[in-house]
Amino acid sequence: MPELLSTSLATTSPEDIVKGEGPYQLHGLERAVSVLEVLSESDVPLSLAELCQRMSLHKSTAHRALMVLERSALIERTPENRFRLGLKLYELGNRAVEQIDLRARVYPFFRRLALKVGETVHLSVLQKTSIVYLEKVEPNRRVCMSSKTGTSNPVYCTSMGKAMLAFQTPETIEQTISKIRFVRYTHKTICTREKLVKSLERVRRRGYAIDDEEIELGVRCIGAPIFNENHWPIAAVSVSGPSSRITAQSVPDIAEHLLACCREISAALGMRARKRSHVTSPFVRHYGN
Amino acid sequence: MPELLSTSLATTSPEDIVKGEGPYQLHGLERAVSVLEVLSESDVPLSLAELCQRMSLHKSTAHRALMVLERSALIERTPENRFRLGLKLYELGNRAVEQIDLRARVYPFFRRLALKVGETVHLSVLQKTSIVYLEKVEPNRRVCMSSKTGTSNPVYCTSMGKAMLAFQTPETIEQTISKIRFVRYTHKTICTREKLVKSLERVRRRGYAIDDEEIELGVRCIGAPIFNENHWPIAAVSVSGPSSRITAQSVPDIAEHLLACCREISAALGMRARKRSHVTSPFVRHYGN
DNA sequence: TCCTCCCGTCCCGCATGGCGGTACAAAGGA
DNA sequence: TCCTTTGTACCGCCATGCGGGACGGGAGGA
Repeated sequence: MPELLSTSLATTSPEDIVKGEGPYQLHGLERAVSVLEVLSESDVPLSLAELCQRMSLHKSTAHRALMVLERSALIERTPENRFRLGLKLYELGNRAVEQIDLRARVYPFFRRLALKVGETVHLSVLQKTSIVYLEKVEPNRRVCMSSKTGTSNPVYCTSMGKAMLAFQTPETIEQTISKIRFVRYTHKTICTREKLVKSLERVRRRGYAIDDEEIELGVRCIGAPIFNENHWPIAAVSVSGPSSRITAQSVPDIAEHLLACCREISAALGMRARKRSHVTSPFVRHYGN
Repeated sequence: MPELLSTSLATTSPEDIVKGEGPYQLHGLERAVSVLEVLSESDVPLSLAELCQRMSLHKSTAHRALMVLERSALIERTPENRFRLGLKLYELGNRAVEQIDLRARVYPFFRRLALKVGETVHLSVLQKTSIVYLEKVEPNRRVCMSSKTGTSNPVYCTSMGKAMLAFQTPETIEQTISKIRFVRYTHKTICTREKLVKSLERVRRRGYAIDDEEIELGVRCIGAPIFNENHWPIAAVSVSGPSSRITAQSVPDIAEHLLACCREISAALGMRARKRSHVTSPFVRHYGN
């Protein structure tokens, strides 16, 4: 039985970061982030020389950046002087999702949905032109976490991506789409701006999005957004499964469950518009003190 | 029933990063890392002004840094112009542990140990003067992942920290200890360099370390290191439980199981000394392509 | 409604940080 | 053994990014 998850493709989407864009520039920092990305894409630790080559950097520049990054524990070096991502990133990353704290709040609804529809359910948020997976529940397993949460996929070929994008403001949609670099994953992948815009219209009409084998053949997903009170799509939930089970006939039924779940979640999050400076953000959980 | 985990205390240890140390300086980058840390420590998103205040930075400097960090998705801003950690960190962080890939390899042994001793078992690695939790198994639950993995604790008051530290080279030990800033968590916390050194000697003699309510009253832990072939302690495993169950009588028995487990793991990792450039590091799992 | 305060954004000139050329050391292969 | 390759260290010059400050807009208060 094949892995039925759209997460099984791409991991990082470096196109999210457009270097040199915007008036504010800090070359050192941007270079450092690039280093992190290059290291992230590599499956083996890289030496100074290899990094220089891949990034076309001068030795001393790269060396300096590496030393600082290492001091900050954002990268670490192996005994043979190669570099890989550091565990401080793990710490910071976990802190990041704790701060958002969608996972814990959403989980109960989530689990119920997975049992009801009998398919894998995902939670994700939008990040530039990608979606980042926060949670996954499989109906048959007891275990909640998958090793693949934390990865990302492009916005234009996932149901959750389209679901979130569709309900942004027109300007935001415009901006986001203009940054997308379309890549064809299957023959069904949406590869032009026009088709994507059309697709988003359909999403708005229906209230949910479909990924019809657009990122992986044999996998269909149905995704719907979670809104905060200002009707801002802050996250999305999807149901994914093999095309044999998620068919034209079954979609409306599944979508109904999905939409009900998303409405419940949106309501449960009960987000009030924040008022003044020291009010705790409803996104943020207090913990630890 | 109280939370019996030493992970329930401190999260980030900012003392790990000693600013301005070392000859290589990239102020912009170091400032950026500090921003990430300040954001990490805050439970609510911070405004530009608040950040300036906490870091005693000038408005424009902080503003510039924030813009670049936001472009890189290392931070994100809320609709009300406050900043929090970005999900790119989550992505990178997950990638970091995937690259180390200790978790997956260690898990089976791990699980067995938890069942045998009937207590919570942790896996962690050393990072400067902290340990970072990678995995946790509780004997009674089916679920493997805890929400608290990814957090860290000081090296000097955890069994795993002492276990890993004790088997470093004398110079490394010296260096690490010199960077520690001792904080008293309980009346049993080791708070001086001398006591720590003594404690480490005992660890070396016994092969395992004990945290005797040094970070939280009522909690005892026994920790032992995992070695690679060069006898380098790359990680540690611990058994933790209430002081009522982990007593002077039961410690040797538990420690025996623990040490056996660690030996198994060390052997199973089967790390050969790497030889040349393009050999895949045994630490690193190939995946995705 | 106006005024006031505060906060985020933007601009600009100066000096300093950090770029990159280079030299050196160390390790490994031939 | 030499020679290549890779990491570390130093240094002078120039562009970069720092910080002062101006501007605009939003939120309260009177």
